[in-house]
Amino acid sequence: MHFKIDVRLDPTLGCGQAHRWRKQPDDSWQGVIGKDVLTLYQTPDGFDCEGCTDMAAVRSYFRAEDNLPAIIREISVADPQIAALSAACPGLRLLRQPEWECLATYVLATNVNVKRIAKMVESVCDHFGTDLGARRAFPTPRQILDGGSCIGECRLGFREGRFMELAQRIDSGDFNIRSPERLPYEELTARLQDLKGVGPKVADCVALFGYGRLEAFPVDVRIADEMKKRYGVTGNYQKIAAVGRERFGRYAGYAQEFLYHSGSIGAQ
DNA sequence: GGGTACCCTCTCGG
DNA sequence: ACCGAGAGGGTAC
Repeated sequence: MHFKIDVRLDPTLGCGQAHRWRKQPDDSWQGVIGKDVLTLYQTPDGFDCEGCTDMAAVRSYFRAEDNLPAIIREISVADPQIAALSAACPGLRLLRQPEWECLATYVLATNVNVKRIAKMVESVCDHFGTDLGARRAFPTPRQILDGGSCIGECRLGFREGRFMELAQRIDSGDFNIRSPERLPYEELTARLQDLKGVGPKVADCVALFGYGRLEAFPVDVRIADEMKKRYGVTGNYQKIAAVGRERFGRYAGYAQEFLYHSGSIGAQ
Protein backbone atom coordinates (compact mmCIF):
# COMPACT_ATOMS: atom_id res chain seq x y z
CA MET A 1 0.00 0.00 0.00
CA HIS A 2 1.33 3.40 -0.95
CA PHE A 3 1.07 6.57 1.14
CA LYS A 4 1.53 9.96 -0.43
CA ILE A 5 2.75 11.99 2.54
CA ASP A 6 5.45 14.64 2.73
CA VAL A 7 7.72 12.74 5.10
CA ARG A 8 11.25 11.40 5.49
CA LEU A 9 11.16 8.23 7.55
CA ASP A 10 14.71 8.45 8.94
CA PRO A 11 14.38 11.66 10.95
CA THR A 12 10.68 11.09 11.73
CA LEU A 13 10.96 7.54 13.07
CA GLY A 14 14.54 7.75 14.27
CA CYS A 15 14.48 11.02 16.22
CA GLY A 16 13.22 9.43 19.42
CA GLN A 17 9.64 10.73 19.55
CA ALA A 18 8.35 7.15 19.20
CA HIS A 19 10.25 4.16 20.51
CA ARG A 20 9.08 1.08 18.65
CA TRP A 21 10.53 1.64 15.19
CA ARG A 22 13.54 -0.35 14.06
CA LYS A 23 15.59 0.35 11.00
CA GLN A 24 16.21 -2.82 9.01
CA PRO A 25 19.39 -3.71 7.11
CA ASP A 26 17.62 -2.84 3.83
CA ASP A 27 16.84 0.66 5.22
CA SER A 28 13.14 -0.07 5.69
CA TRP A 29 11.49 0.68 9.05
CA GLN A 30 9.55 -1.91 11.05
CA GLY A 31 7.12 -0.91 13.75
CA VAL A 32 3.67 -1.48 15.19
CA ILE A 33 0.61 0.68 14.76
CA GLY A 34 -2.41 -0.72 16.56
CA LYS A 35 -2.60 -4.40 15.60
CA ASP A 36 -0.53 -4.15 12.46
CA VAL A 37 3.16 -4.94 12.20
CA LEU A 38 4.27 -2.58 9.46
CA THR A 39 7.29 -2.35 7.22
CA LEU A 40 7.79 1.03 5.61
CA TYR A 41 9.88 1.79 2.54
CA GLN A 42 10.80 5.37 1.72
CA THR A 43 9.73 6.65 -1.71
CA PRO A 44 10.22 10.12 -3.23
CA ASP A 45 6.65 11.16 -2.48
CA GLY A 46 5.97 9.20 0.70
CA PHE A 47 6.35 5.54 1.54
CA ASP A 48 5.20 2.07 0.64
CA CYS A 49 3.76 0.06 3.49
CA GLU A 50 3.59 -3.71 3.99
CA GLY A 51 1.22 -5.22 6.54
CA CYS A 52 -1.27 -2.39 6.65
CA THR A 53 -4.96 -3.22 7.22
CA ASP A 54 -6.02 0.25 8.32
CA MET A 55 -5.02 3.04 6.01
CA ALA A 56 -6.74 5.71 8.06
CA ALA A 57 -4.82 4.66 11.17
CA VAL A 58 -1.50 5.08 9.39
CA ARG A 59 -2.46 8.45 7.97
CA SER A 60 -3.53 9.57 11.42
CA TYR A 61 -0.31 8.28 12.99
CA PHE A 62 1.74 10.34 10.54
CA ARG A 63 -0.50 13.39 11.01
CA ALA A 64 -1.08 13.48 7.27
CA GLU A 65 -3.36 16.46 7.77
CA ASP A 66 -0.42 18.63 8.87
CA ASN A 67 0.70 20.94 6.06
CA LEU A 68 4.42 20.66 6.71
CA PRO A 69 5.63 23.48 4.43
CA ALA A 70 3.07 25.86 5.91
CA ILE A 71 4.03 24.91 9.46
CA ILE A 72 7.73 25.31 8.74
CA ARG A 73 7.07 28.65 7.09
CA GLU A 74 5.24 29.84 10.17
CA ILE A 75 7.89 28.84 12.72
CA SER A 76 10.71 30.01 10.44
CA VAL A 77 9.48 33.46 9.51
CA ALA A 78 10.54 35.10 12.75
CA ASP A 79 13.44 32.82 13.55
CA PRO A 80 16.44 32.33 11.22
CA GLN A 81 17.80 29.48 13.33
CA ILE A 82 14.67 27.40 13.00
CA ALA A 83 14.57 28.30 9.32
CA ALA A 84 18.06 26.87 8.86
CA LEU A 85 17.44 23.79 10.97
CA SER A 86 14.17 22.90 9.26
CA ALA A 87 15.74 23.41 5.85
CA ALA A 88 18.56 21.07 6.86
CA CYS A 89 16.09 18.40 7.96
CA PRO A 90 13.29 18.12 5.41
CA GLY A 91 10.45 15.69 6.00
CA LEU A 92 10.65 15.57 9.78
CA ARG A 93 7.06 15.20 10.96
CA LEU A 94 5.49 14.93 14.37
CA LEU A 95 3.60 11.70 14.98
CA ARG A 96 0.23 11.12 16.65
CA GLN A 97 0.79 8.23 19.02
CA PRO A 98 -1.96 6.38 20.88
CA GLU A 99 -2.54 8.21 24.15
CA TRP A 100 -2.07 5.26 26.50
CA GLU A 101 1.02 3.99 24.72
CA CYS A 102 2.54 7.46 24.68
CA LEU A 103 1.83 8.07 28.36
CA ALA A 104 3.12 4.68 29.46
CA THR A 105 6.33 4.87 27.44
CA TYR A 106 7.22 8.38 28.57
CA VAL A 107 6.74 7.40 32.20
CA LEU A 108 9.58 4.98 31.51
CA ALA A 109 11.68 7.68 29.87
CA THR A 110 13.19 9.21 32.99
CA ASN A 111 16.90 9.32 33.79
CA VAL A 112 17.86 6.86 31.06
CA ASN A 113 19.29 7.23 27.58
CA VAL A 114 17.09 6.86 24.53
CA LYS A 115 18.53 3.48 23.68
CA ARG A 116 17.41 1.97 26.95
CA ILE A 117 13.96 3.55 26.72
CA ALA A 118 13.37 1.54 23.57
CA LYS A 119 14.66 -1.56 25.31
CA MET A 120 12.31 -1.18 28.25
CA VAL A 121 9.36 -0.47 25.96
CA GLU A 122 10.08 -3.51 23.82
CA SER A 123 10.52 -5.66 26.92
CA VAL A 124 7.12 -4.57 28.22
CA CYS A 125 5.57 -5.42 24.84
CA ASP A 126 7.30 -8.80 24.69
CA HIS A 127 6.11 -9.73 28.17
CA PHE A 128 2.51 -8.52 28.07
CA GLY A 129 1.48 -7.51 24.55
CA THR A 130 -0.68 -9.44 22.10
CA ASP A 131 1.37 -11.57 19.73
CA LEU A 132 1.18 -10.10 16.23
CA GLY A 133 3.76 -12.35 14.61
CA ALA A 134 7.06 -10.57 14.08
CA ARG A 135 6.33 -8.17 16.96
CA ARG A 136 3.87 -7.72 19.80
CA ALA A 137 1.33 -4.98 20.36
CA PHE A 138 1.80 -2.43 23.11
CA PRO A 139 -0.04 -4.01 26.06
CA THR A 140 -3.27 -2.71 27.50
CA PRO A 141 -3.35 -1.75 31.19
CA ARG A 142 -5.33 -4.94 31.82
CA GLN A 143 -2.71 -7.12 30.14
CA ILE A 144 0.01 -5.53 32.26
CA LEU A 145 -1.94 -6.09 35.47
CA ASP A 146 -2.76 -9.71 34.53
CA GLY A 147 0.92 -10.46 33.94
CA GLY A 148 2.14 -8.21 36.70
CA SER A 149 3.99 -10.95 38.57
CA CYS A 150 6.76 -10.98 35.97
CA ILE A 151 7.15 -7.22 35.71
CA GLY A 152 10.54 -7.56 37.36
CA GLU A 153 11.86 -9.26 34.25
CA CYS A 154 11.35 -6.03 32.32
CA ARG A 155 14.13 -4.38 34.38
CA LEU A 156 12.32 -1.07 34.75
CA GLY A 157 14.17 -0.21 37.94
CA PHE A 158 12.60 2.51 40.07
CA ARG A 159 10.07 3.12 37.26
CA GLU A 160 8.41 -0.24 37.91
CA GLY A 161 6.17 0.98 40.72
CA ARG A 162 5.11 4.05 38.76
CA PHE A 163 4.40 1.94 35.69
CA MET A 164 2.23 -0.55 37.56
CA GLU A 165 0.35 2.19 39.42
CA LEU A 166 -0.31 3.89 36.11
CA ALA A 167 -1.72 0.69 34.61
CA GLN A 168 -3.87 0.28 37.73
CA ARG A 169 -5.27 3.79 37.64
CA ILE A 170 -6.10 3.61 33.93
CA ASP A 171 -7.57 0.11 34.12
CA SER A 172 -9.76 0.91 37.11
CA GLY A 173 -11.14 3.99 35.41
CA ASP A 174 -9.76 6.16 38.20
CA PHE A 175 -8.01 8.09 35.44
CA ASN A 176 -9.86 8.08 32.11
CA ILE A 177 -7.23 8.35 29.42
CA ARG A 178 -9.70 10.00 27.04
CA SER A 179 -11.29 12.49 29.40
CA PRO A 180 -8.57 15.16 29.01
CA GLU A 181 -8.86 15.14 25.21
CA ARG A 182 -10.77 18.39 25.05
CA LEU A 183 -9.02 20.22 27.87
CA PRO A 184 -6.94 23.25 26.98
CA TYR A 185 -3.18 22.77 27.07
CA GLU A 186 -2.58 24.15 30.57
CA GLU A 187 -5.31 22.04 32.14
CA LEU A 188 -4.28 18.93 30.22
CA THR A 189 -0.68 19.04 31.43
CA ALA A 190 -1.80 19.81 34.98
CA ARG A 191 -4.18 16.85 34.90
CA LEU A 192 -1.47 14.52 33.59
CA GLN A 193 0.84 15.57 36.40
CA ASP A 194 -1.60 14.13 38.91
CA LEU A 195 -0.15 10.78 37.85
CA LYS A 196 2.89 9.45 39.66
CA GLY A 197 5.91 9.50 37.37
CA VAL A 198 4.52 12.37 35.31
CA GLY A 199 6.24 15.70 35.85
CA PRO A 200 6.25 18.77 33.58
CA LYS A 201 8.51 17.27 30.92
CA VAL A 202 6.66 13.97 30.54
CA ALA A 203 3.35 15.83 30.60
CA ASP A 204 4.51 18.03 27.72
CA CYS A 205 5.70 15.02 25.72
CA VAL A 206 2.36 13.27 26.19
CA ALA A 207 0.47 16.47 25.35
CA LEU A 208 2.51 16.84 22.16
CA PHE A 209 2.98 13.28 20.91
CA GLY A 210 -0.18 11.72 22.34
CA TYR A 211 -2.82 14.42 22.56
CA GLY A 212 -1.64 16.36 19.52
CA ARG A 213 -1.07 19.67 21.32
CA LEU A 214 1.37 21.12 18.83
CA GLU A 215 1.90 24.17 21.03
CA ALA A 216 3.61 22.04 23.70
CA PHE A 217 7.35 22.59 24.02
CA PRO A 218 8.93 19.76 26.05
CA VAL A 219 12.27 20.71 27.58
CA ASP A 220 14.76 17.92 28.18
CA VAL A 221 18.46 18.38 28.89
CA ARG A 222 19.17 18.64 25.18
CA ILE A 223 16.56 21.31 24.51
CA ALA A 224 17.66 23.21 27.60
CA ASP A 225 21.19 23.16 26.20
CA GLU A 226 20.07 24.34 22.77
CA MET A 227 17.91 27.12 24.23
CA LYS A 228 20.87 28.36 26.23
CA LYS A 229 23.35 28.18 23.36
CA ARG A 230 21.09 29.63 20.69
CA TYR A 231 18.94 32.11 22.58
CA GLY A 232 20.65 32.62 25.91
CA VAL A 233 17.58 31.27 27.69
CA THR A 234 18.17 29.70 31.08
CA GLY A 235 16.11 29.01 34.17
CA ASN A 236 13.81 26.34 35.51
CA TYR A 237 11.52 24.14 33.44
CA GLN A 238 8.52 26.44 33.41
CA LYS A 239 10.61 29.37 32.28
CA ILE A 240 12.29 27.67 29.33
CA ALA A 241 9.11 25.91 28.19
CA ALA A 242 7.16 29.17 28.35
CA VAL A 243 9.78 30.95 26.26
CA GLY A 244 9.56 28.16 23.66
CA ARG A 245 5.78 28.36 23.48
CA GLU A 246 5.78 32.14 23.25
CA ARG A 247 8.56 32.34 20.70
CA PHE A 248 7.30 29.62 18.35
CA GLY A 249 3.57 29.83 18.94
CA ARG A 250 0.98 27.21 18.02
CA TYR A 251 3.56 24.98 16.32
CA ALA A 252 6.20 25.18 19.06
CA GLY A 253 6.28 21.38 19.16
CA TYR A 254 7.61 21.28 15.61
CA ALA A 255 10.27 23.85 16.48
CA GLN A 256 11.22 21.69 19.44
CA GLU A 257 11.71 18.68 17.17
CA PHE A 258 14.03 20.58 14.87
CA LEU A 259 16.04 21.86 17.84
CA TYR A 260 16.23 18.38 19.31
CA HIS A 261 17.30 16.88 16.00
CA SER A 262 19.98 19.53 15.56
CA GLY A 263 21.60 18.27 18.74
CA SER A 264 21.91 14.77 17.31
CA ILE A 265 23.81 15.92 14.25
CA GLY A 266 25.85 18.56 16.09
CA ALA A 267 24.77 21.14 13.54
CA GLN A 268 25.07 24.90 13.46
C1' DG B 1 12.26 26.77 44.77
C1' DG B 2 16.64 24.20 44.94
C1' DG B 3 19.24 19.98 46.04
C1' DT B 4 19.50 14.68 45.89
C1' DA B 5 18.72 9.87 45.51
C1' DC B 6 17.09 6.78 42.34
C1' DC B 7 17.16 1.02 39.46
C1' DC B 8 19.65 -0.39 35.93
C1' DT B 9 22.50 -0.62 31.72
C1' DC B 10 25.91 0.80 28.71
C1' DT B 11 30.06 3.29 27.85
C1' DC B 12 34.54 4.84 28.65
C1' DG B 13 39.15 5.45 30.86
C1' DG B 14 42.55 3.25 33.63
C1' DA C 1 41.03 -7.58 29.03
C1' DC C 2 38.58 -6.43 33.12
C1' DC C 3 36.72 -3.29 36.45
C1' DG C 4 34.95 0.94 38.57
C1' DA C 5 33.11 5.34 37.77
C1' DG C 6 29.93 8.19 35.22
C1' DA C 7 26.05 9.32 32.65
C1' DG C 8 21.58 8.73 30.94
C1' DG C 9 14.21 12.39 27.12
C1' DG C 10 13.31 13.45 35.01
C1' DT C 11 10.60 12.90 39.10
C1' DA C 12 9.53 12.50 43.99
C1' DC C 13 10.62 13.86 48.35
